[in-house]
Amino acid sequence: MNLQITKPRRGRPPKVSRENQDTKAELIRSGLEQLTESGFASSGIDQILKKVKVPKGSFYHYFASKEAFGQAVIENYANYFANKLDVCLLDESYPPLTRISNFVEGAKIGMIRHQFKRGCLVGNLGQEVDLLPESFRQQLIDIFHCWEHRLANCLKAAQLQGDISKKANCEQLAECFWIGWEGAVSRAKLVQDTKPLENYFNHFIAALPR
Amino acid sequence: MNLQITKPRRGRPPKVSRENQDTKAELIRSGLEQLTESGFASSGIDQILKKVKVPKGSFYHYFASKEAFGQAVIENYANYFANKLDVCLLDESYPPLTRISNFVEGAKIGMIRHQFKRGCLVGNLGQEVDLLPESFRQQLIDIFHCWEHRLANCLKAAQLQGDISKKANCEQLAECFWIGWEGAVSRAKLVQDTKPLENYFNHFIAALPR
DNA sequence: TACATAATAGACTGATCGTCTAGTTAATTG
DNA sequence: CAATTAACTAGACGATCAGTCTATTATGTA
Repeated sequence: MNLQITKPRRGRPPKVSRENQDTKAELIRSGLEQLTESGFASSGIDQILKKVKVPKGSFYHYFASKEAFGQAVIENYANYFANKLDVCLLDESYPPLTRISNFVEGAKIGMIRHQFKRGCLVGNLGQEVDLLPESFRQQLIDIFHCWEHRLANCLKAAQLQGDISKKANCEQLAECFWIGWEGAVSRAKLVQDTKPLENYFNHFIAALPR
Repeated sequence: MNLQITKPRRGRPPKVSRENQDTKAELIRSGLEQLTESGFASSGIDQILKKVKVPKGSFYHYFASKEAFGQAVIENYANYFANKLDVCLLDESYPPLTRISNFVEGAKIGMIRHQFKRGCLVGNLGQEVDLLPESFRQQLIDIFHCWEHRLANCLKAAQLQGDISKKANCEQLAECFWIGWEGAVSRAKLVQDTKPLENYFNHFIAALPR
């Protein structure tokens, strides 16, 4: 599995050895951590670089600006999250509503693992969108639509199995779920407890039309 | 203990009577605008001062630090908001559930008036609480409790009138409302539309146990 | 071998940040 | 009046911000 025998790097070698050969991916990964904890405006490039011991010159070799970097980080997170959603919501070994519950359980575990310091990148940036380059707005809106679509499909599956009413508007329910979910994540961060996620989810499930 | 009478103070008298409320109150008002739009970390003192044309040197005469200033702004907002809630939720000329709807309508109008640039101060600061002085956390949690309490009372009134089930847990419902509400405000800011507030509220009302 | 290019390296710029101190202005008293 | 003291302010301070610049060292290609 470990084919590190890839081509030798071109260019000047790093002074300190890095774990990853792919500096750009390392920067995005580090940026994802930082932005998920601190948002965009409050995250300094220097700090992101420091964590992976990459000099500043390299940053502007790989990214045209902080804005371009931010977009790359968002895109990376969107892909990661969409995949996570698919893993949960398309898992046919569970009934549809249980799959949603599985997603919530995963989120709870994740927040505990990061000691409630990391929320949702999309929610964080959505909050500060007015301070950000305008290009971020549509990017974030599109991501929410993507999530809504995936959740709506899962709800429709529940509908087919008769777990929720045939008359339910699954798209609208999915939209409502994510709207409130961001509030729940934010609150969980604030009180440093998973209860808000739990309460919110239970309320959502109980409110589904049967 | 009380021997301050024996020695009459010389020099320019302190403005104990006025405490120069003008300048200080102006700073808090300007800070409220700024922090509601940009959060705490991204709000510069200079900009807040500039808007009310108070020189920079004066800031640290009125406030010990940016942290202390932030706390004053939060307190101010909490009072303002609690009062707004009381005006809506205690208005007995409407049935209880309609009072909640009135609050939501007011929020929608407010967001339109500020062109979706201002969200909820408590929600904003809750999002970035890990970057803030630790004292902010409990302050924000307490404010949410205050809101929960007020909303729970209104829901109980609805219960008495038979609008919702006697078995409903009003405290928990109220908690859920505010958890999701912050997400709805954030989303409304993002998409620059009141629909998220509307959808969220409709879903909440429809989900109440009857 | 020669040259172009990829990548690292980090000092540097100018702006802005929160904070602080040394000062000025004004009111009161001896 | 002059001394005293509080109210208030101007501007300096070091830190840090995003971003630029030049130099250096490696590989790829001709």
